[in-house]
Amino acid sequence: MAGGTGSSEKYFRIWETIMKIPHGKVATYGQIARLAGLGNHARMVGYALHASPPGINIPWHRVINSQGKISLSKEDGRYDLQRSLLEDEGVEFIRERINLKKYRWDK
DNA sequence: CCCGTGACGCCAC
DNA sequence: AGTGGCGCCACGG
Repeated sequence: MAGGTGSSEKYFRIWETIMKIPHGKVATYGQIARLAGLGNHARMVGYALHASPPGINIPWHRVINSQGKISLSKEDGRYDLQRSLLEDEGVEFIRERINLKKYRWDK
């Protein structure tokens, strides 16, 4: 294959990395970007998630920002959804923040 | 082809 | 701890 340079491949790589996040753990955008081989381009991860096709089975809710908070706006309905999904996995929220020292995917 | 926008991160104040 | 600004890359108009 001559240079598999397809942005789709990048996205796939990101999704694949996110799928590896263990149950009850979370990962930051920067962390995913790094593990996916994209360097520190965290924005790409967020964009890839936004561009993720509906129906794809990826634990998008386990991806949060470096502050340990949900990057979505509280106005967005997905904010509460993400929080609920995480709490359902045993991830504890303190105010609107997650203790990364405790729940960050150790990888 | 130029410009604005974004599910981010880091640094300065 | 909160706010503002810059960088970085991809995509739609």
